[in-house]
Amino acid sequence: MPVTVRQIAELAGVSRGTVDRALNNRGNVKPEVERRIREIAAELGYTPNRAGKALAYQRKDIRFGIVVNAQGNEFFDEVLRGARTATDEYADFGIGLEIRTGQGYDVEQQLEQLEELRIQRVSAIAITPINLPEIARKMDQLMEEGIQVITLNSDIEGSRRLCYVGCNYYQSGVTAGGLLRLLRPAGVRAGIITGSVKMLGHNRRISGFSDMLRQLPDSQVVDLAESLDGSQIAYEQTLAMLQRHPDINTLYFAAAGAAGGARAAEELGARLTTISCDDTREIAQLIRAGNIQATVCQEPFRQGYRAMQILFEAVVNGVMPTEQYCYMDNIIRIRENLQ
Amino acid sequence: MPVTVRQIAELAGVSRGTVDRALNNRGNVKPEVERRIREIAAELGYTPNRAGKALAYQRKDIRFGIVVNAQGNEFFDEVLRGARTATDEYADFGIGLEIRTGQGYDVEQQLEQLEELRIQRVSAIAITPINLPEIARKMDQLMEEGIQVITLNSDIEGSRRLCYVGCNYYQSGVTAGGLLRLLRPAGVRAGIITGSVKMLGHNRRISGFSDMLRQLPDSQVVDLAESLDGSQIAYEQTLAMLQRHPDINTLYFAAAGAAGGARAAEELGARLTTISCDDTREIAQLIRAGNIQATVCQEPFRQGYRAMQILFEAVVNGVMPTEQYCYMDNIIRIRENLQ
DNA sequence: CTGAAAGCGCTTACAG
DNA sequence: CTGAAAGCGCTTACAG
Repeated sequence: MPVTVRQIAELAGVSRGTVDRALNNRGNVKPEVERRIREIAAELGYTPNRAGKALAYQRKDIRFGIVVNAQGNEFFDEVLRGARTATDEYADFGIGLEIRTGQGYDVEQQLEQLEELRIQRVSAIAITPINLPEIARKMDQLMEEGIQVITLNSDIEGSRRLCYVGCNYYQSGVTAGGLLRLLRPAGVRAGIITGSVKMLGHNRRISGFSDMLRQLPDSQVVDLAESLDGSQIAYEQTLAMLQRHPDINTLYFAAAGAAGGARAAEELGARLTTISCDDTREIAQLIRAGNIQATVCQEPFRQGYRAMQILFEAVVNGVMPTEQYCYMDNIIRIRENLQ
Repeated sequence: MPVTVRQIAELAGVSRGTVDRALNNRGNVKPEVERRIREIAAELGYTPNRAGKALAYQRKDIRFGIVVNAQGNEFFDEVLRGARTATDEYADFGIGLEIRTGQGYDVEQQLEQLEELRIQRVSAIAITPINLPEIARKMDQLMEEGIQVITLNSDIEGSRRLCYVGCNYYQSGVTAGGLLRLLRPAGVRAGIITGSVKMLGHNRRISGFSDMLRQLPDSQVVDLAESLDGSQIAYEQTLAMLQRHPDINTLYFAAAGAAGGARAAEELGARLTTISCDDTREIAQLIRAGNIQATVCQEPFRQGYRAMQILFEAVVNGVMPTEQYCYMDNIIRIRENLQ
C-alpha cells in the first residue's frame, strides 16, 4: 500500500496540514518538526498521489505559456499539437496553455510576448528563442520572478533556462552523413543548402554532417548556400551551385527549402543523392517522387509533449530537470516507412 | 470550466449517485431518467475528471495481466519496461500488474498462465499468444467472463481479442527491402534467415520484403533458411546458404540470430549488405563493427506502454479501441543514430 | 508555528 | 429505483 500524508502525520504526531507544509517548503514549520517529517517520508519512500494532488489543484489557476517563432508552419503545428496533448492530459490539474506564435525574427515581438505571459501570470514558459542577449536577459528576469523557463527546438546562449528540449542538431547532421556512407560508398561530393548561417541549429547540423564526411573516403563538402527557408531562393541557389560545381553528386538540405532545390536538380537532369530534414507534406511528396532519398526527422510532436511534461514536473512537483539537454531521437525515413 | 457530475445532477434534478449510475451503465435507473441524464451530459460535453475518478478507484483492487512468451529476452524486457512504466503512471488509480513469462512454445504453460490470471481476477490481459486454437478458445472464454484481452507483439487467428498492438511486420519487411533499393541499386540477390516458418510475424516480414524486391530491377530472393532464433543454427544455415549460392549479395535477418549469420559471412569473406530487425545489444555491436548496415526496429517500449493504455481505457473508462490494429513505427537505425 | 475543517470530482455501501 | 453520506489523498483559508 502506498504511503499517504495521513500516515506520515500520524507517525510524526502532527496534522496533515503540517506534513504538507513541511514536504512542500511552504514555510511556517518548526525546523526540527520539519526534519522529522522529512525523515519519516524518506524512510517510508513517500511519493505524493498524483490524483489527490490533481484534485486539490482544481481550485488553482495554473497556466503554462509557449512561445514559438514560426506562425502557421507545418512543423511547429506538430510541436504545438504535442504541447496541447500534454496539457489536455493535465487538464485534470486544471492546467491551461497560452500560445504565442511569431513570424520571422522579430525581437521586439518576442520580448512583448514574454511580457504578456508574465502579466498573465503563467507559471512556466517553453520558448523557441531568438538567439540574442535581449531575449536571454528577459528570460532570466522571468526566472528570477519564479517563472520556470525552458527552450524548445532552438537553444539560446547566456541564459539560465532550466533546460533545452529539442533536436540534437549535430547528431542529425552526423546521421545524414551516415546515410551517405551507405548510399554513396564511392565518395560524396556534397552541396549543402542551409536555412541561414545565423541559425545555431542549422550550423550544428552542418558541423555534424561535415565531420562525418571527413571520415568517409574521397568525400567532401564542395559548397554551401543559404535558402532563408524559402523555396524560390533555394531553387536559385541550388541551380547556381550545381552549375558552378558539376562534380556535386549529393545535396544536403539542412533546413527548409528542399522543394525548390529538388526542382533545380531535376531541371539540370542531375543524378544526385539528396538528403533532407523533417517530413513535412512537401518533403514526403519529394520522397515519394524519388527526388529525395531519405530524410532525418526530429519528433516534433514529442518535442512539444516533453516540454510540457518537464514544465509540469517543475511547477507541480517541484522536480527540476536533471539534464541540461533533452534530445529527441533522429528518425530516418525513406519512401517505405513514411507515415 | 469543465462540467462535473454535480452540475449534471442539478440540471437533471437528481442526485450525483444517480448520474453516476446512469452514465456508467450500472443499472437501477429509470429508463427515462437515464435518457435525460445522458442528454444533458452529451449537451454539456461532459468528460469525467480523471483525477476524481482515480481517487475513487483507490478503494478498488484492479490489476492487469501480461503474458509474454519469451523469458529473459532483451527485446521483451523492453516491452515489459514499457508496460510497467504505464501501470506506474496509473498507480494513482491503484492499478497493479501481474507478469507471466514463458519460454519456448509451451501451450500448456500459456493456458495455465491465463487460468492463473483469471483466478487472480485481473480485469484485463495483454498476451503474446502462441498461434493455436486452444489459446484462442481460452482467450475468448476470458472475454466472455468480462476480462478484456488484447494481443501484444504477435497476433492470433480466430479470437475475439479487442485488438492487436505491435509491429507492422509486413511494413517492416517492406522497409528492409526499401533500404536495399537504396543500398544495392544494381540489384539484390537476397538470402533470408528467418526465425521459424511457423511464426506469423516472421512470415509477414518475408512477404513484405519479397514483394518489395519484386519491384526492384534485377532483384530476387535466392534462398531462405530457419535459425529457430538461435545464433549457432543461424551460423550453420548461413554458411551453408552462402556456399550453395555464391551469387548472394544481401542477407536479411527477419528474426533473431543475426550474430551467428554475420560470423558465417565474415568467415567466408563475403562482401554482403546485411539488414536485420530490432536493436538488441548484439545487433548494435554488429552495426558498430560494420557487419550489419541497417536494422529495422519496432518500438518495443511503446508496445508495452500502448498495450496498458488501451487496457486502461477499456477497463476504467469503458472506451474500447476503435482500430483492430495498433501498429508501431518502423524505425531505421544505422551506426550513426543508434541509441 | 500548528490544527481542524472544508473542498476538489467521482464512486459506493447503505437505507429507504 | 433513488438519495444522503462517506471516502479516496492532497491543499488551503482560517482560527488560534
